[in-house]
Amino acid sequence: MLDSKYVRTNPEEVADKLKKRGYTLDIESIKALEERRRGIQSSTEALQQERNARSKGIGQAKAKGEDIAPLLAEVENLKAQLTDAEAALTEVQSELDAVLAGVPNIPAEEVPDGLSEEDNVEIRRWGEPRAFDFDVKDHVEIGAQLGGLDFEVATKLTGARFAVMRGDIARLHRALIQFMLDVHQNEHGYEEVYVPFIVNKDSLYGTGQLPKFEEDLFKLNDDRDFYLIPTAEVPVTNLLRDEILDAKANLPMKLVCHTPCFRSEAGSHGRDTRGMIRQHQFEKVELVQFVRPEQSDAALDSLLDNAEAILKKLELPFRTVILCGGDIGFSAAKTYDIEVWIPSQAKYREISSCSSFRDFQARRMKARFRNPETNKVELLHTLNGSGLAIGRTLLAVLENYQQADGSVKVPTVLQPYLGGKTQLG
RNA sequence: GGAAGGGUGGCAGAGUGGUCGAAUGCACCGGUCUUGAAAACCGGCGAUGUGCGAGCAUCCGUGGGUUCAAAUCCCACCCCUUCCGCCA
Repeated sequence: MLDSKYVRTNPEEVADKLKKRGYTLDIESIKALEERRRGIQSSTEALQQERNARSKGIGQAKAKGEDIAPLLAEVENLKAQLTDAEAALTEVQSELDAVLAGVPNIPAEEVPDGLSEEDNVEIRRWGEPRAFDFDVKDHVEIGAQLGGLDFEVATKLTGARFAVMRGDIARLHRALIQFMLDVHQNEHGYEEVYVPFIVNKDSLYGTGQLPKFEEDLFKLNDDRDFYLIPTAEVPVTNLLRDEILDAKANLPMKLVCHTPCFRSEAGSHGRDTRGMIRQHQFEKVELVQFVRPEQSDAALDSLLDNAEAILKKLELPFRTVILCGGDIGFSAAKTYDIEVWIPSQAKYREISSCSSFRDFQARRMKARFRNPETNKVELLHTLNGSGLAIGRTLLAVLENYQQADGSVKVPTVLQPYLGGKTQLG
């Protein structure tokens, strides 16, 4: 959420900055609501002040043993007025909150203009896509040939967009998870955390999935309003919801977390229907950082480095793009996508998305710290990024490491996790 | 699932319906002392909203209710602890 004071004192400026996203801020309705709020709030507070003063007077009179009956008569209709005023205030405030809760984050200065994926700007490439001297297969074919990657049986078990892995492929999948967790802990200074895969509405509101994007989520049939997590970002970031870290807290706080992710993919019908690019359930190793505001730009760069490091170690070619205004997510101020080379598509495809949310999520969550210099409470900045999406990494390994005979070499760094195996099949 | 107790400031922990936004301790910030640090002592120190500001308002798990007045009384819900039962 944006700072409401900033939005209502500079609505034109905010609207202008949001244009980069292709978002139109309804300045007029915000101004009108704000004006109503101001009036109702001040009259309500005046009534409250009077009630408080009178009540105090009654208490004092009573303590002195005076007759309070006339005083009671004076306040008779105050109560009804207050009830009405408070109800009106609650209503206008929740209307205003609802409007503000639906306004996306302001893109960072350096975010390029543009309204779609086409306008994202490549900032670097690493590695050289391999030249194959045979016809490349896609991971579905490779998996079928090796045995152990089965989409059809998953359809029987559940439906479309699920996979079953067995044997070496299941083990390779698990190896990727262990490998990434180890690297981020041992080399990048993240602390591992394990969290619930089911969260409540408050958590989803905190990170910005609710109220606007409910259709992307799997909701449990349970009267407690529980949802399956779409990413570890939700539980991990919400660890600090409603918290004030004390002055000596050691920031930045860097956490790494492996979870499954569940996405309804509503609105993606027909897209990436083959293989494991786009599944309802996939594993992901997520990096989350909580930092002091002045550190957040540097933190995003380092988080991006940490994610790229995994691809470098796996020797998978990739490119990194900065998303344009029209393509960044609702809560993000700035996002880099890392795209890995997919031989069967002869394209780079997203494998990680690293974002800075600045204080947008922190404000929704009330995630704060006490600044030791000023001794004042300030909002933290939050960041996160995939480090990496496991299903897509598995896919990339299978395709990039495939051999003419249908076998697949095991990347050097993963061999220890596979009992020393150097190839599958 | 049954029984009992409890949710109060960054933490711990008081609080007969009426100057209680809340004692006290710890932590934190400033200072005195000290070569320096520690200790000791003195002072300060909740959050949010609103206003230039003095201030005013709101907040004691959440939501309702009673009352002129609620941290305090009533109801519902959530969560925690202990005991019993069940259980991976």
